[in-house]
This record gives sequence, structure tokens and C-alpha cells, in this order.
Amino acid sequence: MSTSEKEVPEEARQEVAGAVRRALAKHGYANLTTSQIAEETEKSEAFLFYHYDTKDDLVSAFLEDSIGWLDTRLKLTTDELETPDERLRALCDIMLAIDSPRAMQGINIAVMELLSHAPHKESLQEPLRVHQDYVRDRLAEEIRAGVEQGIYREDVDPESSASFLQMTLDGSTGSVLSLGMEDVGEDIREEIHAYIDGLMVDKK
Amino acid sequence: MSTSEKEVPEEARQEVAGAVRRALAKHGYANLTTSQIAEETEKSEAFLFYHYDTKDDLVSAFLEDSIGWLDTRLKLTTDELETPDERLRALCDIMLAIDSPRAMQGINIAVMELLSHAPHKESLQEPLRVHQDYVRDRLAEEIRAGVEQGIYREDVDPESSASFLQMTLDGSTGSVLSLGMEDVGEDIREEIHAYIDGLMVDKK
DNA sequence: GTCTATACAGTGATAGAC
DNA sequence: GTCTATCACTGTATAGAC
Repeated sequence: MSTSEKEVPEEARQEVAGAVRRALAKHGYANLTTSQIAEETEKSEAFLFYHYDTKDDLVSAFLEDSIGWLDTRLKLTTDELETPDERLRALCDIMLAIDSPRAMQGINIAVMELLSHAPHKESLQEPLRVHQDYVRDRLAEEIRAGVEQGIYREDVDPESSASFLQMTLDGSTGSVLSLGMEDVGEDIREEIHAYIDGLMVDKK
Repeated sequence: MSTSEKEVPEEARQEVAGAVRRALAKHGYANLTTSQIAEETEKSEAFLFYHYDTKDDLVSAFLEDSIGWLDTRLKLTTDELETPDERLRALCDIMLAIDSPRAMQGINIAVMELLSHAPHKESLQEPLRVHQDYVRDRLAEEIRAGVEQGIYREDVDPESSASFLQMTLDGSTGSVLSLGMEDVGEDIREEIHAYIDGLMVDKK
């Protein structure tokens, strides 16, 4: 981390993170340039390099901001739900970016893209791992609560099921959103909810 | 497609496709340069531009070659299996790149990476869609056969289940392989096979 | 057909004025 | 702190020799 976090004022951080998000949405990571990021700002390109040392740092700033954003969004939604089952399904819906604001979709796609480039870019790995772990832990948390409350079967392993759900959600973001198959989205959602149904104790 | 396919001799196609695959595995798509591709060849950089018009065409050549490669590999494996259920599970294992040759893992990761950049690169979309459709159709085919033979439940929708499986396989490639969580791979495999178990008619 | 050499257009990052 | 101007460098693609 070439840019120490304390140095950058909150206002600039917000502006940069948003600009990177919009630039990523428009141009993708592979062709992302600092001048494109600057275009999404009211400021100039030099503004970016005054606050951050390198282009990598700009992307990292976006990633950290996204995790915070996601955190807030997930808390907001699940706080007003009663049962673990409702919360688990709501979490999946959010990650599927169904009925979500534009920014959420942008974040999901961008994270997916960065994820696929992580093997070749060390600086991306740690923040992405934090992001992935955070989501999986939230899923596992609700599944575990569901098991304890007798909603899900005793033999359900919260960790494995959470990983499985996350893979599917990631994959969905990757191919459904990326290739623009919007119509498949609803199908996938139903399949995911069917999978969750399968976790529940048989109600006869 | 700026480079007509007929023009390029088979020998050159093979050499280029392999070089792109190795270069992609080493450096990733975002930082891929034509000189890196040339380094994976016995030839020079100009050799590439003699046979192909643009860098994009080089990547497309790799994609088309990969689909052919995958096709052969899938046929080879499934041909020697008896039941749709065995074949479906074998297909999933291959896509998970478990016990697969290096080249297969490289292809999976590369396809994943290209997939995530597809929204921003029109030239990638069609070959990738072909690839995705091909895999999903193979999965759906076996599921449909399984339903017809009474192995899977009557109410299983082959298309939806195939999509769901594919999302999970893609997601697995994306995060498991990309972030280097090799140990999670076996867990995911078990969950996928458990999902397939869930498609089967209850044996009581 | 393949090479070496190079043209030409960006790109990330900096300098110095304000 | 933010700008304009600019630099050093890399990357794609081409020219011309062989």
C-alpha cells in the first residue's frame, strides 16, 4: 500500500471511489486509464495523483469503499427482517443485484472483473479476499442461525452451503450480468431459492 | 471479425492459440501485450501481425481454439460413461478443473477473465456466448436424458438446472481458482454432487 | 513468410505556476 | 490543493529487407 490511508481527506476519497466505479462500469478494468477516471471527476487528472501515489491505489480505494458500501446495504436490508431464512434470501437477492440500485450492479460487476484479474495483481488480492470472506460469513451466519432455530436441517453445514451459494451468486454476476442475459436472472433466482428450500426441514 | 478464418494456416493457428493461452495464464488479460504473446512463440511479434490483423483477433483465435479443445475433452470423457448421471457428474468435475491437465485450468481461468471483460469488448461477446451455450447445452442434455430415464425427478427443468450448475461452476472457477483457495475446491465439488443428488428421484 | 527497425498514439506520472 | 504542460515510456501496428 503505497498510499497511507490517513492522508486522504474523506471528501476526496468519496469522489475518487465514485469516479473509479463509474469509469470501471464504462470501460472495464482491462482498458481503464487514469484520464478516464479523471473524466468522471470534476477535477483534473493531476488531482488523482496528488491524493494517491499510483493508479493501483485508486482502484484499491474503490474496492475498500465498495466493501463499506456493501456492508451498509446488507445491514440495512437484513435489520428489518425477522427470521434467518428471510434474511438469507434477502442477502442472495441483493448479491444478485435484483431490484438493486445501479451502483450495486456496478460494484458487483467491477468486483467480479477485479476478482478474475487478482491472480496477476497482488495488490488486489487482500481487499478482494476481505470482500469475499465478508459476504460468505454473512451467509454462513444466517444459515447457522437457521439450523439452530430448527428452520434448516441438522445436517446442513453452514460453511459449505454458504460457499456454494456464494459461488453461484458470483457465477451469476459473471455470466448473467456480463453477457447481458437479463432474462435468465429470474430463473437463477428461483433455482437459488429452491436450493435454500432444500436446506429446510421437510414440512409434511 | 477483421481476420478471415480461412487465411490462417492450421499450423500458425495452433501456435498462436497456445501462445495466447500461456501468455494469458502468466500475465492475465488486463496487462496482456502482443510482445508477451510473441515470447511464448518461437517466432517474432511481426509473425503474429502477419497472420492476424489486430491483437483482438489473436485473443479471438485463442477462444475459438479453446472451444474446440473443450469439445474434444468433454466428448472423450463422457463417451466412456454409461448413464446420464455419471456423465453429468463427470462434466461438472471437468469444468471444476479437478484432476484436469494444466491447459484446462488455464482455459477455464482465461475464459472467466475474458467473460468479465466481455461487456466492454464487443469482439469477445459472440465467441464467449457460443462457449457458454455449448457448456450449458451439454449439461442440459444429460439432465434431460436423466429425467427421461427416470433417474431424475419429473419436475426437474433441465434448462434451469443446467444454468444453475453452470453459474456455480463459473463462480467456482472465478473465486476458488482466482484467489487460490484450492482447499475449498473439494467442498464445492461435494456440494455440487449433493445438488445433483437432490435432482434424483427419492430412493426409499 | 519471417525478420529487424521504427513510426505513432497513448499512458502513468511529475514539474512548476497559481 | 488544483491546474496546465510535459516527459519518459510502453504498446500496437507497419515498412522494408531478406
